[in-house]
Amino acid sequence: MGKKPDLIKAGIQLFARQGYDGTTTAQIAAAVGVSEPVIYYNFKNKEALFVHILESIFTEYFARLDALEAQTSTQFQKIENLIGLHFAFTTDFPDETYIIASVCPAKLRESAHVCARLIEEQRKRLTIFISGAIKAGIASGEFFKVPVSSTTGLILIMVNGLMRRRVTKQGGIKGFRKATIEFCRRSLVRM
Amino acid sequence: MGKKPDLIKAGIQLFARQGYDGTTTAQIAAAVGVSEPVIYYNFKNKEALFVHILESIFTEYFARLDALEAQTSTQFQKIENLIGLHFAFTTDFPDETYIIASVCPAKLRESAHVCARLIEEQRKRLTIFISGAIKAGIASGEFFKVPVSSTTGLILIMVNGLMRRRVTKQGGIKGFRKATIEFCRRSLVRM
Amino acid sequence: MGKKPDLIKAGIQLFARQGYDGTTTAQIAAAVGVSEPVIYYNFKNKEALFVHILESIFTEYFARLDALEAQTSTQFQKIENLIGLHFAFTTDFPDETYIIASVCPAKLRESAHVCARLIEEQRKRLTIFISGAIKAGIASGEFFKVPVSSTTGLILIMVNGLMRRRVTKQGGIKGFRKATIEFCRRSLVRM
Amino acid sequence: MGKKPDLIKAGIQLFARQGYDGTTTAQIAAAVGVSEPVIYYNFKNKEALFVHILESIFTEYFARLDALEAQTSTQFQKIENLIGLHFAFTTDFPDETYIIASVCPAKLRESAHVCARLIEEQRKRLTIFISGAIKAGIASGEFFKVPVSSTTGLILIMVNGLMRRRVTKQGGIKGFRKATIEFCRRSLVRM
DNA sequence: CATGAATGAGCGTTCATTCAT
DNA sequence: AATGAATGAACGCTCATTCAT
Repeated sequence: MGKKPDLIKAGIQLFARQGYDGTTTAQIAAAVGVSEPVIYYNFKNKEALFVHILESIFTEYFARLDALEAQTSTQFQKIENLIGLHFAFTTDFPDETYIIASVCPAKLRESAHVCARLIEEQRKRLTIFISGAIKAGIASGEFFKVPVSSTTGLILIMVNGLMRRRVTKQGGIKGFRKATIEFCRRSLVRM
Repeated sequence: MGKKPDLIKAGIQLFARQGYDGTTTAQIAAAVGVSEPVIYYNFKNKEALFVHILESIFTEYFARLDALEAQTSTQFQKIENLIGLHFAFTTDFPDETYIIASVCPAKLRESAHVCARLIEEQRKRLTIFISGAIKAGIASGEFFKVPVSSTTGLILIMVNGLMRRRVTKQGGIKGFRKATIEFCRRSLVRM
Repeated sequence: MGKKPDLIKAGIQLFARQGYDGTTTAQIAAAVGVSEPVIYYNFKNKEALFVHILESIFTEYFARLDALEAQTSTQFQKIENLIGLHFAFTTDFPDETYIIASVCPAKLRESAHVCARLIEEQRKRLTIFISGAIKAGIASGEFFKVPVSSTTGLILIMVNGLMRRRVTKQGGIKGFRKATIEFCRRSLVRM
Repeated sequence: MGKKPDLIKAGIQLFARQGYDGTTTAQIAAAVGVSEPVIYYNFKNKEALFVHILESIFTEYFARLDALEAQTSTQFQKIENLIGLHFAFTTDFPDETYIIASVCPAKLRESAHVCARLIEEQRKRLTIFISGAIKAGIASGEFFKVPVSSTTGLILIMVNGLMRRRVTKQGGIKGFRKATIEFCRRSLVRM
């Protein structure tokens, strides 16, 4: 049945822990218990393995993002859901989250590359989602009259920052999630 | 009088653009217009050059942080100053900011290493600064009764996120700074 | 009935175009539309496939050479026939001709190897054929008194050169054949 | 002073004996008694070393060809000089001759490549030289009315064939040279 | 101070070949 | 008779680092 899934799993762990450049194909093969050429039997090269991993993580991530787009009673519910989603994703896939948030090396970030496009797509989707909610919230009087673009950027930064945190078992993630949501609520929602 | 400053300058530019692993000693030497051994005359090795850069950036950064500790009329003024500091630092030293926020590779992050200690020190100082302000603000009735640790963590994430942003000329940094401060003010300060 | 003939056909094309070292077993298998192990089911290894090809080409080549040995009215007729044979062979089997003339790699040319023996046999047969004709032609007064060994060597070189030429559609092969024969005739035959 | 000349010398020997693909960078380094990276300190890569060798051989070869272009009393003298040149070159630089005549591998022969251009330039120069002499010889009545293009092609093949011969100490090169020249003279020159 | 020249170690990758199924 | 999956061995090449000059 092939070692492809094992290679992906090992790749995720190692890339997350050591970065792209810091991880060798020999390490990946050793982690799976096979010889190096097995990687090249399943993927074109090291970069292709990384891209495959990145793509499959973003596929799952985007799927969750899509599942969010449904109707909500309030606009802040959307923001809340978005923050909740990122906490959940970080908890469910800690290594994966860290990879899409932090690992992609400079050389794979050149604008033409898949990596750059995926990251850009994430940024665009989040921007649309957040700024949509903010605009609607302002229009309906649910939100304060905050500057849309800057506030969107700030929430984007927060959300990305949440993903970049290595998951720390310490300190109660639940409490952190709630605090984050309430922090934003007070900032956005008129009472 | 030696090429040390040039090496540091070139190192900052290249490390910021290409990452640590993605930057070769040959590139650094070429950028300065000298031969590679010049690097080893001035630094023990590539890692030492990187560490030197990191340390000098953090020296400047910590100096600014220290200059902040002075008395302020309100607690939120402290938070505001902190956010202002990071916007200023990012504007004044874009490459340097990106380096301390994003470049340090996994292998230099092992807990015993200077890099890890510097990053940890930054985290600690910021945590003390932020949580101090929050606690005092709550005690004095200036702030809402927010959970101290979680809120501190969130502001830490925001501040780090601001540093990780590649400086984007677009969109008015001033407006962004103001929006960030107001966002936090509404969340923290009782009116 | 097996894919052996297909493998041979594909091998001939690829070896002729890319050389022995430049052709991979994967390419050969892909050209036939089978998996690589099929090669090893039909041949001991890559070298055996190449040797098989070489042998079968030389079998055809030697057969034509044997068919030439019949009586001719003049000695030059023999030379003419020999040249004609090589033009015909090149036209009929362009890839095959190029392989036996140019492809055999250095490592298969060590004297003990089949390849070396086949090439040596070709050289010997041609030498015997040509020098026989020259000697007889001189003896009968049909030819000038040319030095036998050197002239044989030269005609050998010409004949080999003809085979090494990649078949060029351009320029009329017929005219070239005739010119070659006449060139030799004027050099050899007393009028 | 660097090992560049040694690398070139070793490269010539090894490429001539084992072909391009059959020669490893490790062998070249070992032949010189240095480590492999020395090759990459002096040349961009293996191919660049080969190209450098090819170019310098052709430089010498073309220089000799240019020295030939001077006036001669007869047209056949030109042909004779050309043949003489190739015998001399083969004797002076046996490995080099074999390299430019036989070693360039298929993958470096794609039309855009330096190798292809050098070989093509050789072909063109020789064609111009030979066909010029033949045309002039025919016009002046010195030569028979041979077909120019075909006869040029044939002499080209002969000359190339002479270069491709591995230098065989056996058999008297002097005699061979003379026989070759006389063979052509009888074919071309009216008496 | 600075460099030309060199190297050990390792990396990503390819390829002919094998073997269980 | 054929294949998916795997591997040992090697190859071209890069990089941080050293050392004699």
